[in-house]
Amino acid sequence: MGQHSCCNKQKVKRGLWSPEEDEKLKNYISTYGHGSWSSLPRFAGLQRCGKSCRLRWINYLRPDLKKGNFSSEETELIIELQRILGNRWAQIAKHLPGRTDNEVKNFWNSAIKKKHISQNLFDQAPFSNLSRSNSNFPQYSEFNQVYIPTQPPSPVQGIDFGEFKADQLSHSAIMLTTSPSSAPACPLGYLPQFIDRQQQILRPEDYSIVSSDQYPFFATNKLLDQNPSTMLPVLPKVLESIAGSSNFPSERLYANDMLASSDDIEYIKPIMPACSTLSSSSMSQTSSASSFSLSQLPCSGTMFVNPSLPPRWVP
DNA sequence: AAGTTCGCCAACCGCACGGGC
DNA sequence: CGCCCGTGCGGTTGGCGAACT
Repeated sequence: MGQHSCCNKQKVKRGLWSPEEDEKLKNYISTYGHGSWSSLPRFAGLQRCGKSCRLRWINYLRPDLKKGNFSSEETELIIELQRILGNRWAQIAKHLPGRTDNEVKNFWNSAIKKKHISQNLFDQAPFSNLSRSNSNFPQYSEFNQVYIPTQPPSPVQGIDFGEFKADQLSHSAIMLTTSPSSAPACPLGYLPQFIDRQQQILRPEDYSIVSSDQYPFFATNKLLDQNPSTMLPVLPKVLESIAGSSNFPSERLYANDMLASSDDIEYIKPIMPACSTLSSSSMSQTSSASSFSLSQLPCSGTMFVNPSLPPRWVP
C-alpha cells in the first residue's frame, strides 16, 4: 500500500486520535484556521498527515457537528435523497445540517441498507403499488434495522394499544394479508412486523392491522417454528397471491431473504386462533395449519390487537 | 465466565478533479 | 499540454464494544 503524497514526506502516526492530538488540532484551527491541510500538521505539531487532520476535523472536531442518533425525519430524508442522488454522500450530507458524509454513509450502510433491500423486494412484488397507494398502508420509518409502520392504519385509530410483551404471544408473529378471491384489485398483502431485540417488546406500532378490504391472519414462519422461544426480529414478508385464486397460498411466498417454496406452506399457520368471531369452519381449517382456503375466511373486517384483550376480528 | 460472533463507526485508501506552473 | 500537488469523495477496513453462545 502506497502512502498518500501528503503523508510520505515524514513519519506520520495512524490509527485512532488521542485526546491530546484532538486538542492540538482544535486549538490550532480555532486560532489560525486550517489553511493548507498539507502544512497544518507541521505548524500544529502533529505527527499526522494533512489528510488525516482534515478528516478528523470534518468528521469529529468541527464545532457545528450534530451528535447523537439520526431522527426519523433525517432518516426519511436520507432515504429519499439516496433514491434521488444515489451514493453521493457529500451531496446528501449537505441537506442534513451538522451531519457529515461519512456519518451518513455509515448510517446508510449499517442501519438503512438492509431494510432497503427488503423494501426493494417488496417494491418488486407484483401489485405492490396498489397497496402503497392505499391510504391505509402504514408509513415506515427506521427502527433498529427493519422497516416498521409508524402509525396504525385508519380503522384502528383512537384505540389505546399500549405496549405488550412479546412473550405474551404464543409465537413471534408475522401477519400476512391477502385478498379474497372476490377482490381482484387487491391481490397483495404486506406485513411489517417487528420485535425489538433489546427490549423484547412488540410495540403497538409494530404490528399491522388490516383494513376492511383485506383478509388478515397471523402466521408463524418456518424458522420461528423451529425455535419458538428465540426472540428474533421478524422480517417483512410479502405474500403474493394471484387475483382470483381461491386457495392460499397458491403462488409464491416472498421473504426478505428467501423465496420460499410451496413446501413451506405447512409452516405457515395462524398463531391467534382465539379470533373468536372467525367461523368455526375457518377456525378448524386455520388451526390445522396445513392448508386452508380464502373462501373459508370472513369476507371483510378488521383485526384488532390489544394488549389487554384477545385478538378480535370485527367483520 | 470465557470465547466467539456481530455490528458500528472512525479512519484509511485509492481515485478523480481542479488549479498552478 | 502535461505534470505536480492539494483537496474532496466514496468504498473499504479494522478495532472495539456489545451481544450471543
